[in-house]
Amino acid sequence: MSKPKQTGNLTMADVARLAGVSPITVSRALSGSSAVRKDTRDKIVEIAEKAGYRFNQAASNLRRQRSSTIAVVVEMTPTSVRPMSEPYPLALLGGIIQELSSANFTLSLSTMATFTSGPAAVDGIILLGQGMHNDAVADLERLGLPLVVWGAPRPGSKHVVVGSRNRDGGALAADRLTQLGRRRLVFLGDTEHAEVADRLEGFSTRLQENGAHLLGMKACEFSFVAGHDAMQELLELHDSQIDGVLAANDAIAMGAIRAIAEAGLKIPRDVSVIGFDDSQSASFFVPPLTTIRQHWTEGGRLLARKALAAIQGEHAESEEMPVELVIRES
Amino acid sequence: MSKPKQTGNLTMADVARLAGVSPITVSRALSGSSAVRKDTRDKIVEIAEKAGYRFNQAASNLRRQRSSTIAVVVEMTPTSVRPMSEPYPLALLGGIIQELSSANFTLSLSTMATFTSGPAAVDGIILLGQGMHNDAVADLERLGLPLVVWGAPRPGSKHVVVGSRNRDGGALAADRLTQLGRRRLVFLGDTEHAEVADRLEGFSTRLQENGAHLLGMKACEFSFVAGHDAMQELLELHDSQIDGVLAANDAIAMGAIRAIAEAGLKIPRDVSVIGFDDSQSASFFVPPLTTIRQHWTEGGRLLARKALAAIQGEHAESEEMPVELVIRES
DNA sequence: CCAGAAAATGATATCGATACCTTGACATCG
DNA sequence: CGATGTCAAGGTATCGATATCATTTTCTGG
Repeated sequence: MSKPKQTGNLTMADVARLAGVSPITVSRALSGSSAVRKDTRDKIVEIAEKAGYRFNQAASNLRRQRSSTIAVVVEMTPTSVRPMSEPYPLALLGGIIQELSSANFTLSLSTMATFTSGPAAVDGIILLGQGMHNDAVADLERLGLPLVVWGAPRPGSKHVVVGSRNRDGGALAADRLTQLGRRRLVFLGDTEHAEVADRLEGFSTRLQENGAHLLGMKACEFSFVAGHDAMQELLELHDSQIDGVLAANDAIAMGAIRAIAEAGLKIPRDVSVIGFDDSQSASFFVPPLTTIRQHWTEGGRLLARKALAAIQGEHAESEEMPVELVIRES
Repeated sequence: MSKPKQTGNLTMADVARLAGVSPITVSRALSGSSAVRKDTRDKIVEIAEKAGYRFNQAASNLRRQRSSTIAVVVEMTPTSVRPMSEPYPLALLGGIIQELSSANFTLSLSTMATFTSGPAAVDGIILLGQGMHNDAVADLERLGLPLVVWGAPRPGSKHVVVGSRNRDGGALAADRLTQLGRRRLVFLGDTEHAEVADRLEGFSTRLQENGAHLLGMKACEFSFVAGHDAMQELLELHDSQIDGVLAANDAIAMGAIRAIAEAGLKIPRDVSVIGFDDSQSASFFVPPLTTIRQHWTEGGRLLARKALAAIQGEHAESEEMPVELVIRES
């Protein structure tokens, strides 16, 4: 209101004049360089503050040939039928923001479509979801920027991958189900997704070790409806012999539970169902869903740290995060 | 692999040399200016492409004194107890991205904390959630940038607000509940949130018009547990006389339903419950939740369009989006 | 008290696109 | 046929921070 809109902002040169030093000293002082004596530094910082100096990121970017920005690319184009919210939760983004922010980096959010149509100037890329067949990854790798992917490590890929121990998740589910005495099990999820493939692999391997049997599986999308329909098919196919289910995520699991109930079976009396993710709604679904929890925020942090390291030219290794079995009543 | 990493990229000057024109002509040609003859323009574009020229956004930003970037600030700091995912869904972000991308703008995502600690250079701000007491808004307004807020319009605020017709939502719920014969109603939600306050206002006003009565209300957070506990209190307080509930969002509504069931009452026989948002889990909750749907993606689009307009110096008006009653079984 | 090392500061050029102001070429008109 | 107008294109300066190398000041020990 009363404050006049500044036509042109102060530059470091202006601050330098005010402080009686050279512009470069201002630059060093404001970036906290130890090459400037502490008292000079403090004086400059104070003067800059008082004068209302505002750092010009664009000029810095140009000179340093860096944008201090990381693109976070979400694999899917958001549409009404497949909102951007699935399957990666905002918590992952939250973790990334935390870490980038403390490194003074900025997060530029885009979808695969918007990013490849006009790749913004960024120093590195974090891809959430490697997609089917790794095609998204291939497109991004071509850009020659540091690339960190949330997903499942695949032999022969050059980029860094961070993800949950999906095999462990599958194995935990297998252990739980077999401990409950379940022996005729099925899996719901689309193994074109590398993460899902790993979950299945861990699941079926451990089942065999435990003397149980994977009756079958059915590919399906990450949704309640898809889970419901897939389960229905499997129930018919196997004449309701199924006594345990692992789903690739919680929505699928809930859909499956619905289908099982509709078939006249009781959960958990007749069939046990385990989901994946521990999403918000898992705990208050009826029945409360037993599921494999992923540590999203921590995963986001890790993604960001790896990306930053790669940008600094440091070597970054792929890494897998532990998962946890959350036992509820399904 | 076989492609050598370019040490320095080509500049417009390089392209100009190749094309036998001046740098400024290249600039104009590549930005599609009509001041360049079509054949020259095409030739330049082709040469640039062939030579592998890459536009330098930082230089452009510096010269034009604009970043072509909009900050999307989410109100709350993500923590483990309050993940960033609530209450604003990714669909809102998806809509924003779509619109920004087609205007060649970039989306810089941050939380209130990270943004105010190091405000990136942006041309405008979209704030998701005006927070309690509008304090977040006040902080951002101080920056003097175009500001568009998702929330509820408040008299006397200078910035543009886009949001759902929350009063209509409340009224729709009131109509539905009274049509069902409900007369003793309560509201669950924290009216410190302007949007929630509007929902309550629309609700109670319409109730009176319909000859029903707002028995009471209880402030609570946007979570299942909070909704459960709040409902429990209200049930005790009103000696289970309540026959209808409007909740400020779906999670609260589900918590309330749980509490009602625990009190030995049947839904929808004894009590009707309506949620808000039509979140993913609303449709497959048991019972499937009747709720007020918000059009998130469209809202995101609108937010972005308003912000872009404001940046162009055009006048932008606040606007409210229609909501819809989704009738299910609660 | 001074040589020499170390620390602090400065002058200058530069990153690459583009705004501003011209200039040149050609057409149109009285 | 000269004058005026229109369109296409170019020269130059500039946005503001900072790398590089040079220089001055401060400190240390003998």
